Amino acid sequence: MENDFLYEMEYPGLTGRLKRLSDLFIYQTKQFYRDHDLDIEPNWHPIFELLKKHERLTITEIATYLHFTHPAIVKLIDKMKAHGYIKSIRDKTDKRKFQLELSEKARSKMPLLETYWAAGNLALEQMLEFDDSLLQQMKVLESNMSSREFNRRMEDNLKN
Amino acid sequence: MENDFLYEMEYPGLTGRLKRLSDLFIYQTKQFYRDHDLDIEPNWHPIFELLKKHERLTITEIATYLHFTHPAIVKLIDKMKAHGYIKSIRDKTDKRKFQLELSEKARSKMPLLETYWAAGNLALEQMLEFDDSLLQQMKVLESNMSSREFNRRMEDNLKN
DNA sequence: TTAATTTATGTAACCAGTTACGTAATTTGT
DNA sequence: ACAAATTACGTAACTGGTTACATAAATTAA
Repeated sequence: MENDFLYEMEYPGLTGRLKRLSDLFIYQTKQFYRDHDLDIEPNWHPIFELLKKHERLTITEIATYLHFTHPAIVKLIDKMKAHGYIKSIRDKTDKRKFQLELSEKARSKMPLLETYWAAGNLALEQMLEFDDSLLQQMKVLESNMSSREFNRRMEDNLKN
Repeated sequence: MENDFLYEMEYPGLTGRLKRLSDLFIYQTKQFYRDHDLDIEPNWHPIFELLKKHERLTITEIATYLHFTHPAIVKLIDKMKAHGYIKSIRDKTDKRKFQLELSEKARSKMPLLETYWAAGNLALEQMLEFDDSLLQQMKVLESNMSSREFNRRMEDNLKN
């Protein structure tokens, strides 16, 4: 973190730092999985959780829950299928849809995977010193950003 | 922000949220530039600032300052050159290097660009309510993450 | 009932970054 | 002085997401 020019900058620095932080989490989580010979990837985790909770979902439903575009989910699910974690059943009443659910392999592996995910959750809480104010502040920022408040404010500020 | 599954998840949710927040900043900044017919991109901003401060730098120096890989900087600089913002002079004493500096066009446009960047900086400060505790907490998280503390803690937690 | 619209999925091309690799120029060690 | 190692840059192929477009199925409206 020494000699890091992004600290010297303000909002464009923050943008880069957010992405970098996200990348660091992904990178170290990947490493963690690799070290323990788990054939899963960090971005599959939300899908596991979603299908655990909802039993069966379509591509579009998953995309909506996770706020990704549907082509992104198509690719993810293809990969999870290739590893045998997803069972996909063509919908009887609407033949455009595929109902996706966790495979037997996925369900039997879940208890093991959950111990790793729990270790990750705890690690994060420890690093944040069990203080959720960062998450709270991010929430404020996120809801401002998602309503294009940032853009509006930039325009306003420019006029002065 | 309603119906957002990433809120229901803990650390893997945070990872996704960080990236999403970063993307929102980039997206709205791009829009802002487009609305004002500025032919620049958000990720050029740090390079402008860097070359303003340091006058002339090489590809590798820029990559080091910004913590990007050098191929990323090659591509960025190529694009900025194509738009006439960068002048590149082969180093006399070390012919592998190119000394990069802001072009005349860049220098004459800087005062204008800075008004837009200032509007952005202020917008961020407003959204954070002039409270830098988010940035402080990110700093803590970043320095923990960059020393692979997260990975170490996950391993420790797993053993219990 | 068919024509028009909408929805669900798939696919191709792109984007901004990465890793891996190649090559030319420089520096180091003997 | 020259062989070996290192450095600076370039390029290709990959990654994980996007937008734009195509197509098949379902729904709505005349």
